[in-house]
Amino acid sequence: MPELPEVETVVRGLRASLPGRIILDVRLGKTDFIDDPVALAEQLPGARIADISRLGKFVCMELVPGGPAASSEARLHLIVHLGMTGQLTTRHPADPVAPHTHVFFALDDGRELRYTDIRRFGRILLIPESRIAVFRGRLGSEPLETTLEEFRARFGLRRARIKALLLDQGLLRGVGNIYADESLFRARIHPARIAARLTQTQLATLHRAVREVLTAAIRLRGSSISDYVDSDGNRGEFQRRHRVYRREGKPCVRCGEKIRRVIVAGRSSYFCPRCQPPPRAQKSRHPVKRT
DNA sequence: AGCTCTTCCTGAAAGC
DNA sequence: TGCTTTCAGGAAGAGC
Repeated sequence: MPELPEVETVVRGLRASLPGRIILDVRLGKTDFIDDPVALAEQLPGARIADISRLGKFVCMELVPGGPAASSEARLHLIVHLGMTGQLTTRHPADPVAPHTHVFFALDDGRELRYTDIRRFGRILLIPESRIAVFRGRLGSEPLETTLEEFRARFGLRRARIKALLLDQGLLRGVGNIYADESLFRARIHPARIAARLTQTQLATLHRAVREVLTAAIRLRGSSISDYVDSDGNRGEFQRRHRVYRREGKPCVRCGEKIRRVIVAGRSSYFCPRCQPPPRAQKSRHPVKRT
């Protein structure tokens, strides 16, 4: 599932060949995951792709409108979220079309940019320049650019479980279930720990672990569990380095204890019960009788 | 207010 | 063996 490292890999691939290209035509299949499919079909043909960047888990394509009256039009931002199973690939029109491919952008160099998404948990939005600041403002800080002080300020006072907070895109943008679990394992912090009860040292260790895990995953071009591929259709390699994610019952690489799975914040959470001790039982008005 | 749970979707895998 | 159920999960929205 595409999280920050996977989206970064896709963006790097697209950035290598798409800037400068002009979108000639848009063809749509199912559109229930597109905010305004009519706007896509009407406004994109003739537009030039100026730049491609990543914002958390979003792919952001900056477009300069073409066609009549283009000079007076402000830039557009084509925003793509890959959801669970989204794929953004460049192909040739003669290449076989993967099932569940719902968007085709014909380019002026004869290629096609295609969006494929089996479960359609992804999203596509077209945002005018005037509203892009509001969109960005809803997202938290970029994990690889967050200082320790900022990290402590965002997490240290919160009463929620640390796993839920790591997944909150309004706090930190780009971390999903895989990298939350892998980061918590490296920092030796149980996913159900209350953030405000972590020590300053634990917050510092977690801050470093998040950055190390994401950097290592980018280097290996992301994790391919089921559907993820980059813009050329190639799988990533980081799934081989997962130490806890989807390793329930297998031995911990550090201590040999069996990895366990619990649900935290509605998500499967994998951890080592010895390396990541659970939160202390809360003080209760009905204490358990000891024998 | 701030959190947790449910919902959307499809296909793979587990269960009976 | 073959059908049914469960599970995966990002993020919006409901509920507590």
